[in-house]
Amino acid sequence: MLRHANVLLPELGTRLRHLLFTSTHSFTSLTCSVQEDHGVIAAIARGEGLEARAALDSSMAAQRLQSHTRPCGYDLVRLIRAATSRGSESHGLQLQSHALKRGFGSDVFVMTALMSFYVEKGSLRGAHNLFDEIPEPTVVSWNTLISGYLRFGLFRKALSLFVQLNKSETCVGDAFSMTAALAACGRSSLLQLGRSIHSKIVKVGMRCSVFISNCLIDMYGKCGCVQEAVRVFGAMCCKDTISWNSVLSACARNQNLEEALSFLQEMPNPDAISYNEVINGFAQFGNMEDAVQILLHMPKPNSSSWNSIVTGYVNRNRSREALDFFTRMHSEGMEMDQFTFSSILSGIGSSAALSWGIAIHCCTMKCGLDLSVVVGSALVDMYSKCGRVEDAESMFDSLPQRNLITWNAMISGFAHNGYFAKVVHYFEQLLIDGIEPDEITFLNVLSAFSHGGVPSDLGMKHLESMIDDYWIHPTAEHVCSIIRLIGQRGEVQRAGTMIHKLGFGTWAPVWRALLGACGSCRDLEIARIAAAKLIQLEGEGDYIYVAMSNVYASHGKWSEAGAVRELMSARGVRKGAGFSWIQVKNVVTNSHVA
DNA sequence: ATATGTGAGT
Repeated sequence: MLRHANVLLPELGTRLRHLLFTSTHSFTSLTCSVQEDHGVIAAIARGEGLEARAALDSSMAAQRLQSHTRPCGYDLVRLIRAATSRGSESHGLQLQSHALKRGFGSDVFVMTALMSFYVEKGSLRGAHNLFDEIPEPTVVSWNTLISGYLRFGLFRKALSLFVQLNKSETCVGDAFSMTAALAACGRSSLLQLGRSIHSKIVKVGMRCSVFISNCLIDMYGKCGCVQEAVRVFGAMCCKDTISWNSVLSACARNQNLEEALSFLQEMPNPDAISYNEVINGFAQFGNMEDAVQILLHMPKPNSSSWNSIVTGYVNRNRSREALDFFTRMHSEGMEMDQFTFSSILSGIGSSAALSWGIAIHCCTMKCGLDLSVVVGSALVDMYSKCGRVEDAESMFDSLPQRNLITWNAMISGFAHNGYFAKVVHYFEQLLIDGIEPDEITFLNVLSAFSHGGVPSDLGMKHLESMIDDYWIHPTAEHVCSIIRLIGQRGEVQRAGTMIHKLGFGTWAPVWRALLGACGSCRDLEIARIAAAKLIQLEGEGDYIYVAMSNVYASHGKWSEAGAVRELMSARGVRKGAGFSWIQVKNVVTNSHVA
């Protein structure tokens, strides 16, 4: 575009070009440059289309602003939009102060435009501050903020704002608000809220839009409700590719592979995403061989199609085949992107093959991808899984951008390697950075607590905050962690009560954790209860005998301990062999340890 | 004036 302008305007418009093509210029230079010949701008507009037309609009707007006639808010809006789309930060800030000086501080239109400027530069805080100052925000102001939070992964903020919007008397949510809220529900698995939004949509009569239906399908799919997703899909009068892909994804991700396949066959124009969804489903829940067959027979496989296969092998601990596919991908000329590297790195992490990891790290540097958020997070994860927490931390520090996954990888690295003080510190740092923790973050924090000699009430406080402040439903793993923590403090009674209170009475893993906790605090009564519960839930496992025998032994009840051991061998329950991962000359093998 | 919906990562 710059070259074009130079040809068109050899002698005129130097300042104009500066205006159009640089993002560092100030507001002053913009307002001065409106003296330039508008014919010149029009020439560019003819040659370059919309971008130049926007510049023309801005330029005329700037002219009007500068003149002493009464300024019009819409001109400011135009200029702010131009600054937003060019990413010109100083320019936007100057327009803001200009707006305030000229008395537009409570103009909804100008302020809303400024809000999206702040959202665009990633400052949700700034956008929210402006929002708070608007006397009567419109639904657009609300939506700008809600979708801003959504974009940056702050789902809970987005949703609480949405709830607030529905309570307000001055303003009512529209289709934009609904779709944004549905997306936030899906991404944080909040089925109840998602359902209530669905019923609100039906009540207001917004249902038939393709957009909304697609969001509903997606929400239900992400919340694990395939049937409801399929029902919404079936009720749609006109479906687009995204509707098909969403319903396909709902099936495939929830293990309904046959149904996903039949949707794929019925679908009028399946694209790469459609096939990739099915490949993913098979790679996750079905046969890897089927997944590979789909890849080899689909019309135009892309990097993502291959990535799904690599990921599939990695998740099944078939690192050898993952590496084979990884190299095959390269030799067949398929581009390796950030997801390729992150998948293969995660395979390396789980087999603790450090020298492979370093080799791949070098590859990512060659491709210029090592500092991307996705690859960077995978590198942090790989180094900490290979026991190189210091390397992981310096990787973490060197990243220009971090997201929740980066933080989780780092925190979990500290947690697994025994740096409990670091876990707590990084968790606090994450909150200061304005990132919303998810269930994995809390799992790491709780598990660090249970290993790090923290008072059990602090753990409980975090669990409560997770549930009440972040709307995260505790999983069995959270409950296990907190039970270990409470159990170590000798409060197994309290732990038992909590299992029921949180609704995990029929979950074997939590009773197992309780039984384990009884071992360390030597509570015979609760141990008997837990063991009985476990036998009732999942039959007689070797570890129940081992744990009971240990509890008896810790009480000096040697004859009972011996009896349990005897009972164990009499019933033919055998203790499985332990094993560890060892890397020999770059060949990954698992060698059994006696 | 908003720019919402399908894939990949811990």
